[in-house]
Parts: sequence; structure tokens; C-alpha cells
Amino acid sequence: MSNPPTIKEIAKKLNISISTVSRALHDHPSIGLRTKMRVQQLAKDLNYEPNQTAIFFQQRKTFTLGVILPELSEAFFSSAISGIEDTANKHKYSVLLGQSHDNEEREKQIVETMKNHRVDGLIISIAKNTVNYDHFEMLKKYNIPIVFFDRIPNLPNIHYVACDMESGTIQAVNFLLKNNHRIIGMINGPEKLFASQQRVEGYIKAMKKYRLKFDPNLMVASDLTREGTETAMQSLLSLRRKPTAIVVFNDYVALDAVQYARHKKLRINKDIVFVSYSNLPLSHYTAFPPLASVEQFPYQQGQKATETLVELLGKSNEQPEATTYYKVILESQLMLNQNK
Amino acid sequence: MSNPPTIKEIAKKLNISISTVSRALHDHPSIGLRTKMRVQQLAKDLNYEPNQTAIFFQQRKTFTLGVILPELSEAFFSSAISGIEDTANKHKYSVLLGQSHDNEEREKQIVETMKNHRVDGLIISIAKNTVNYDHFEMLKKYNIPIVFFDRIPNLPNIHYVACDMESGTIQAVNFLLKNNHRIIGMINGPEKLFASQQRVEGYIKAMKKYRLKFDPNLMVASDLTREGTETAMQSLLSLRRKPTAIVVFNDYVALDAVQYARHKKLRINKDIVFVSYSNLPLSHYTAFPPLASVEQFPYQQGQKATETLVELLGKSNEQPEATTYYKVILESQLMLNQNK
DNA sequence: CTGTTAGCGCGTTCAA
DNA sequence: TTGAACGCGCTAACAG
Repeated sequence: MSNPPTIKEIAKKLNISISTVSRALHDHPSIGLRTKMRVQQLAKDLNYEPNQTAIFFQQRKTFTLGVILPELSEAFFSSAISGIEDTANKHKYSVLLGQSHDNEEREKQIVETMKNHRVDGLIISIAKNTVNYDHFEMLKKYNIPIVFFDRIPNLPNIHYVACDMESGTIQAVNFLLKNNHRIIGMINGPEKLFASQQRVEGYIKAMKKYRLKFDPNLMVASDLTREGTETAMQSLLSLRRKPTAIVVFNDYVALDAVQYARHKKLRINKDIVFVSYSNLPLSHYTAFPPLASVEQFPYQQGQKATETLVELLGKSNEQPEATTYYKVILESQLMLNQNK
Repeated sequence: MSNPPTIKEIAKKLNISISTVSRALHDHPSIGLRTKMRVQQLAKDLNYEPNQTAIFFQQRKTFTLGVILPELSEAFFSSAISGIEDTANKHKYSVLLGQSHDNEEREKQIVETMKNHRVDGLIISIAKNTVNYDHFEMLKKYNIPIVFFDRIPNLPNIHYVACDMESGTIQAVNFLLKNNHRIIGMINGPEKLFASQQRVEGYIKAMKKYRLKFDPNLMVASDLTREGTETAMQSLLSLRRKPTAIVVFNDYVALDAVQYARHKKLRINKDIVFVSYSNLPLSHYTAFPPLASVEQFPYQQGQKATETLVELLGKSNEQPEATTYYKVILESQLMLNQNK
């Protein structure tokens, strides 16, 4: 008998019914103390463990959260997954993991897998070029809630957790203005991303407050690849009103931008200054880090997203239809990168 | 009817039996073409998806791999998990994730959870101070295979994937010797770790080849915390035969060691030189990186571990008892960190 | 207090 | 070519 023991076996050995065993194991109130003891003792002796797959099946609940991220090896997301796992664990949930590699097709396929695994809910940071959201909509029919974070789709009724990039951007631009920069460029990310739009907003607002005119030429986009960033840099540096400072979409992009600038014989922090958004916790160890970085608190975002999802899952039992959508906004914060 | 459709429903609507539907859906050979078509059509219309939890339960197989790592946010492990996820996905497996935070108790608890989830197999890099291996042994009874990687327990019959740190250490010490260093210190990790022992071996062998006597004072251990590393540095720097070069357990520890040295007014790369082991892919962006680093290929280790596990799972169906244990050794490799 | 029964969704005999 | 029946392990409603 190499198979794990079942309540059925216990019942047989004790000559009692299966359901009695089940109750005894669950400390059901209406059960004889003596039988309860006998059952629990034998269970321990046999090293009995309930078969979760049976329970999952029967309860229609798996206590598993699906998590889909673009790249696990990126510092931002690995911090996030760390926060997610910790929080899930705290609430007795497990984490089923998938990475989309920023590929819409793969993302779709993973959502499918997760659905088939009957995860109780999903936490997703979408692939950067996902344009079709059908695979998310579909989950509503199955009553599988989603909490998006950081990279959020442009959909009306969703739950999400995000950092307010507008405020961070305002802080960043203000910082540069106070340091007497007047021509400030921006290398933004894909337009589709809400976070990109927020950066634009922040940029414009900060400039307006200083009564500086908005020069659209100073605003370029990168697809986040090295090549895209180089093209963006090229376009900024070829302007007649050349920027003396550039706000860059994130630290990875900034590293590429810095490299390009150095390649073009520009002296970092003298000829040109960079400010960035921190997807990279180690940027303060870097040789030529951006002067400052807008911190986005990935661990906390992961935490919050998970807490939100867990709360949602708790509620879904009570109310048949939850109509309120969670929008959790964390404040981003400009941090100076003093190179010690 | 908000519940997902089942074969039972399909059967009823088509006035045929459940088993016919099941067969039709599986392209069973002995099934009428017409019925098959009708079933598959209706299944598509209803958006039918098999309930995996039912199948898992029934098949006693979940197509899920459990992965337990110390810290998801550490670059080394986040690369590894990336390789694991990619490979698992390729083989149609899902990944259930847990992080031990280098805490034995938590590791134990996660193993328990994974077992209850009936994962088909486990991939583990153990917590740095795990000394009791009962929770691993226990899994053998349940026929859940484990493949360890990088951080391997000191147990006789196990599957594992690791980098050969001895060869890397020899390369590192040789490198220093060739650069005319003669007093070479080493800050090692916890003695329990196999990887620590290998470093010692490599160090001794390399020194021997140069006919240099082995000074045990030059070999100290850190528990990998900042404080532990500082104590280790202090002890090395207080020696009368002060080292001109130090081989450090990994890049994180090296960062702390460098910082300590700078604090003591030592000029990095002049008064003292560091060589390290690369747990940190970004070390080449660092202001004062170790001169060189032994690369351990975390992504590849993750890949290999997963492939090994998947192969194991395939075999377990054929042979009742697999008696051979996989020991996959990847070569580590010294990489120069030229700071551009 | 305890036993009997049904059912969760699916695959798989065994019969027809 | 198809259907009926069973079992996977467990919970829960219903009877005593």
C-alpha cells in the first residue's frame, strides 16, 4: 500500500463510517469524544493527509492565485512577485506563476492555462504590446476576478493597483527646473500604457506651472528596446533646442540612453542630466546612474494587489455581484541617487 | 447557468451518453464521425473547457511543478525562476511558487503545502541554514521527486543540478596569482553549503599548484549578512600577512566587503582587489565591481533542473523504481568585469 | 451522536 | 459504435 491513506481506509480500520471520520478530523462539535480521539490518533499514525486535489475539486476552490508577469528576471517584477508571494502565503493562498515575455499570444495561452487550473483569481501586469483584451474579459464569465498592477489595460471596469506616475513626474520635472534646466526632454514608453500617459500629463503640468511652453519635439517614445531608445536619443540630440536634461521611462531605458550619450561624447551630469523611474533597485550602485529616480515600490504594489484580490475573493462569497471596482493608487516618490 | 459547461450538459443536450461525449472530445477512434462532429461543434459553441481540477483529481497528476527558492527578489534566483518557468511551460507544466526567505520553518511549511497541492515534482534551492532534511525525505514516500539546484543539501541519494564552483575558484585564484598576488584571502559562505566546500577545495588546489602554503587565517566565513561580512573583513584586514586580494562568496557579499574596505580608506583595485562569484548580473554596471566574477548561469541551472525533473516524471510511469540519481554539473566560468 | 446517500466532473472498464 | 456503471476522495444534506 504505497498510496497515501484516505479517510475511507481509516473508516474501515475503525469500523465506522466515512463521514464520521471526516467530521472527527474537522473537530465537528457533534462527535463523540472517544471516537474523535481514536480517529485523530489513527490519522496521525497513518500519517494521513487530506488529498487537496479532491477537496479543490469538490469545493470548487483551489486557494491558488495566478500571477502573470512580463519578465521574472527584471528587478521590478521580481520584487513584485516577492511581495505577492509573501502576501498570498500569509493568507493561505498559493501562487501559480507565468511569464508572458511581453508576448500577447503567450499571455493569452497562460491565462487559458490558469483558467483551466481553476485559480481563484489572477494578478496580472500586462505585456507591453497587448492590444486585445478578450482573454481578460472572458474570465468574467467564469467569475475569476483579476487585479491588474503597474501595467494596466485600458478597460473601463477593472480592479487595479498602480503608482501615480503623474505626481512622480511632476516631482522629477520640478527637480530639474529647480536645477536650472529649461529644455527638458522625455523618453516615454509605449503610448498604450496608462503609465506613459500619466508621465505626459505630469510633464505638461509641471512645465505649465513654470509658464514654460510645451515643445512636442522634446517628447519621444521608445519601445523599450535598446534600438528604440537609441532612436529616441538620436532624435532628441538632433534638435536645435537640444535638451540639457532628459526624463527617461525607466532605469533600463536610462542605462541605454546614458550609454548612447557617452558614446556621443557627452559628459553625463555635465552636458546632460538624466532622471528616471526606478525599475532597478540597484541603480545606486551604478557608475553613471540617473541623478534621481521615481520610486514605484514594486514590492508594495505586489502586496497591495494581492491583498485586494484576497479581499475580493472573500467578498464574492457574500455578495453575488460586486459592482465596485478597486483602484488602489500608491504615491510614487522621487529619490535622489547620490553616488557615494 | 453561470457555471461552466460540463460533458454532462453536452450529453443531455445531444441526448447521448456522457461517455460518448468524453470519447468524441478525445478523438477516440471508435466513434461515429457524425456524433463526433456534433459533439465537438456544441462543445465549441458552449465554450466548453474540461475542468482540470476534476482531471487532476482523477488522474492523480496535476502537471504542476513546485518551486521553492530562498528569495525571489535576488537576481540570481529571479533568473533561475525565469529559466524554470520557461522550461516548464515548454513541457506543458505549470509552476507553483514559494519562497523560504532562508527560513527552515517556512521552507518546511511550503513543502507541506506543495505536497498537499499534489505537485508532480519539486525544484528546490534550500534555505541557507536548513539542517534538518526530514521534510525532503518525507516526500519520497509520496513519490514526489525533487531536483535540487545551486544550494544542495548534504544528502546521499538526490538529484541535483549545480555549477562546479571548484573549477571556477581555481580559475579565480589562478587569475589573481598571475596578477602577482600572493596573499589571497577568501570570504566564504556557510560551511554547510556544498558550494562553500567546493570553494575551499578550489582555493587549496590552486594554491598548491603554485607551491604556496595554505594559511588558514586567510580563510574566513560570512553568514552572508552585512554584519557577518564586516566581521570577516575585519579579521582579514587585521592579519599581519594582510591579503592584497580577496575572493568573496558572491557579489552581494562583495558589495558589502568593498564598502567596508573603502570605509577603511583602502583604494579598491590598488590597495586591495576583489574577485567574486556572480549572483548579480548587473555587477558590470557597478561603480566598484569586483575585478572578475565566477559566473554560475542561473537561468541555465533553472532550465537544466526543470528538464531533469520533467524527464524524471516521464520515467516514473515506466519503471516503478528509478535507482539512478541525476547529478548535472555545469561549468562555472570566470568573467572579467571591465568597467567601461 | 452517527450512518447512509448523493454528487462534484471526468475517464474507463464492461456490456451491449 | 454506443451506453451504463463505477470510482477517484471528500463534504454535506438528510435520517435515524
